[in-house]
Amino acid sequence: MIEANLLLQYNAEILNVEKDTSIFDYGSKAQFYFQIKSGEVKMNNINRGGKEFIQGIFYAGQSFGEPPLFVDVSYPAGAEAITDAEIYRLPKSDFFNLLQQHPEAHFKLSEVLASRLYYKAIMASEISSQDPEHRIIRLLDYTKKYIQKMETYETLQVDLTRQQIADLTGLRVETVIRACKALEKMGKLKIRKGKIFR
Amino acid sequence: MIEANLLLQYNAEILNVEKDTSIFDYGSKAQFYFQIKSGEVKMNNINRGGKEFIQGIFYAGQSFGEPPLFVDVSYPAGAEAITDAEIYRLPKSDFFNLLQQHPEAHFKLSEVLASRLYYKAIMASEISSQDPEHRIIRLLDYTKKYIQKMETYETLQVDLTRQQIADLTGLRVETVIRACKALEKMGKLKIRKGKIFR
DNA sequence: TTTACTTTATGACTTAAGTCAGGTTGATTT
DNA sequence: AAATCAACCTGACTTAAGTCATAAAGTAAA
Repeated sequence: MIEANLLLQYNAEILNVEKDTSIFDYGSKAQFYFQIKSGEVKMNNINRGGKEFIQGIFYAGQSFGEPPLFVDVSYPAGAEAITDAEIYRLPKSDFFNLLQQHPEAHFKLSEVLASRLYYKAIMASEISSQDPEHRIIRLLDYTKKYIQKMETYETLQVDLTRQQIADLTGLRVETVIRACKALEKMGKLKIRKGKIFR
Repeated sequence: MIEANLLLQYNAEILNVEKDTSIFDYGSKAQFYFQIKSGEVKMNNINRGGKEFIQGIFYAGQSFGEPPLFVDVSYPAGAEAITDAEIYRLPKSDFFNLLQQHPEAHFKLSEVLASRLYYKAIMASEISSQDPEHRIIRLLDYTKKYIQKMETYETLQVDLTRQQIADLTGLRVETVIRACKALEKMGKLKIRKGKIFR
């Protein structure tokens, strides 16, 4: 997360994006640094078969889609607003000027990339381990700790739908629903009115 | 990849690591920056059930295990030499001094993190898509393009064993073997004396 | 060139997650 | 309080990948 003032100083525009609108497409070239002012954004893939895989969901203050600015590859996933959103958009060259002239911002960015890699490493290992319950718990605990920054003893009300959990873990809705029920029976989470608490 | 001279100048030691020796363990704290001088290293997880998941295999010139230097988390996977190896090891504080005093090295590192994220994004989407053949092809093509830096028309002799491919894609050896046979029939790769060519 | 060992290969069987179809609950609007 | 819609839930059935057991190549060393 880079300070708003700094972004604006380096030519950032503010984009108003409506819910369910694409911000960039899978396979396109990266030309901007994006950071969310308000709203929520997801990055996703749709595989041949129509199934969605959500690479990540991003919230106010977070940036997304930076890697292809650094390496010459096209976007490995598309980005789409999942609520109405305001988004800072900084041209690539201005972004690099900013990083060069503000090393502390560059270090902040490294933290962001590093923590994203941490998430991917956990989920990769988890997804491969073939245990729906475990995958879901890991996702929830990650969300609780690193996204919501909550302590273990606090109770998180999960705002993800079963479908989103499925798309984040590579499972099907029905499997997620059944796994959540099983987890509830095991006492690992609570379900009240369909909402999950962990 | 940071220049050897620079590393040494900032207090790097050279570690001699024997094949199959651990370099750091899952769950431990990151205290060093590691870069391979010679040999090969893998980062992996062993899940309850004994199955291995390989996060990545790293070759001479590459660094590994950097993310936990930037964020306060423990290693999400262990590192182990898969051949005898020489490894530069730079204490965390020296590493940060280096980055601060050599912004171009910091930019290089961002490229590394970015390309690693790119790989993880591809494999995450691929692993979730549930199609062994596709997962394997993606892995091979990634290796060919980004690790071996080969052109499409050239033929790569894959040096990964079926077991390694399985552990990188979250499949079982038998499944990989069968999928490779199927891919050969489809003309997507060649197998000669057990070795895969793509 | 035998031995030993690792890697690849194949068949038979099992099982867990996917698929499909339909039903229920909960939230929102009129 | 209907009506509507999205999200959640459930059961029956299918299937693709996992499991297990065993064999055949391939490689390296004695």
